[in-house]
Amino acid sequence: MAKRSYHHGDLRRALLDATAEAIGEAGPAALSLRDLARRAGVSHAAPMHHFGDKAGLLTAFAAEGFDKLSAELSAGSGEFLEAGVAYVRFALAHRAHFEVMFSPGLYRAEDADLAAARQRARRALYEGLAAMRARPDPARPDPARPDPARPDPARPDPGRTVGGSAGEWDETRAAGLAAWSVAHGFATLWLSGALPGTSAAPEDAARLVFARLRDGVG
Amino acid sequence: MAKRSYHHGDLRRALLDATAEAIGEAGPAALSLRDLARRAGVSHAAPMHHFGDKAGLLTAFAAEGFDKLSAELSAGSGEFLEAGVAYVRFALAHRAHFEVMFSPGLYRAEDADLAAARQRARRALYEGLAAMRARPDPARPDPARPDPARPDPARPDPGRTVGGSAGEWDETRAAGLAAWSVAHGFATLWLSGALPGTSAAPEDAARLVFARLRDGVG
DNA sequence: CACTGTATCTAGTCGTTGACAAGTTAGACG
DNA sequence: CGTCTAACTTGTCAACGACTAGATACAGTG
Repeated sequence: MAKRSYHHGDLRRALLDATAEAIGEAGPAALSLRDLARRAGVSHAAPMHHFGDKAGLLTAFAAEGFDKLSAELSAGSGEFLEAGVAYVRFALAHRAHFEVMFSPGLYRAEDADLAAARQRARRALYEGLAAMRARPDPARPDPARPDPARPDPARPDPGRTVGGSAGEWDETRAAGLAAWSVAHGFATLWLSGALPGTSAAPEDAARLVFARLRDGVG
Repeated sequence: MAKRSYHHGDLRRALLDATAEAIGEAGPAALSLRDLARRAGVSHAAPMHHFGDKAGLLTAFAAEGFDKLSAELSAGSGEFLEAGVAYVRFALAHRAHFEVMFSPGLYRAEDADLAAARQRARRALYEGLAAMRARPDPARPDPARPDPARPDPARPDPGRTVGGSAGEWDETRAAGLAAWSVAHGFATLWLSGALPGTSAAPEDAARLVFARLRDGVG
């Protein structure tokens, strides 16, 4: 606590917080361990004791991000559209974490703690996405099916395997991946400033985009 | 051409090529101007003459990427699903360009040449995506509409404005953004290695994912 | 309280990098 | 042939990541 003492108290925590702050100001590329040390008021080599090297710091930072994401997804309603919005909200609110999490070149992707955190986040994510098939939005009328006897070839039954590898590319999985792709793509494009002239609130825009995925654009 | 002469011949081109190579090996974060100079066989300060600084090099590199993307999108069939696949194919085939293009912190986003190239790419992209409404895939049976008199409230007519700002968030735009988000998100997730155990070919997987968007997942 | 072990942090150093300044060379043009 | 200019080199500096060795504070143990 007391910054003047030889021991910082919780330097590890302070460095992770400083990391988020520094990345938020100038992006991950401009991140400097020595700058973090200055922010925390310690010597330039202090960070290395806790994280080994820069990649170690970012590995811990990414793991923290995956845990934050898990928490925010689990706190949601579990409804499909809201799960996607929560994903986008996380990316915007924790931009620094989000950017590092999906830049594996910056950290050690094979780290055990990180892999576990990522696994937890993926589980939480797919729980929210699985809801899109099991329980459709009750406010939305059931889409008319053409004919049960002659099913639409473009919409096979869930569970039907499409790809070559057995069981890998069933329709549920493809739908989940599509949902994740929309959420991730929208968040990434928004963060990168690639969307021109979008003055609307990102969450509202995201909701419209997710509705397109739910109902189809064809 | 002759590497032994004082003048390189086309150092600018050689440096851009070396940039793609270096980023392909170790990622954008590890890129070093001095390493590029070594690859091109010139002195360590030679690159700065052509690009000013590191951001200048990456600005030119990103602009080159947007032009490549425009070319590949324009060469496609113009059909919705194939446009998305082309986008993914570009991201995987020109990974270095793609990563830099959507990391605005690495270059000068306000550069005039770059902005023009990005604009061209966006135009080419939206041309491919606009096809999804104008001419649906002829191989796909028309989806049954519930009742023309009582239209599905979740699928308003194209052109209807949803957001607050007038004309900004009509349905066509939302659908285009959804398509771009899917393509971009899928490519990004694939490149970041976030998709576990996907041994299938990325283009085939992308096709399945785009089909989910076209038909809806609800 | 004194002793000791250990985690935490400091201080110093090395090779590398991005950026800048000043000088040198090659090629074009009159 | 002379001059001008773009292209490139050499030299330098501060900052960075990484490493080493040493100093300091804290927790037990007796």
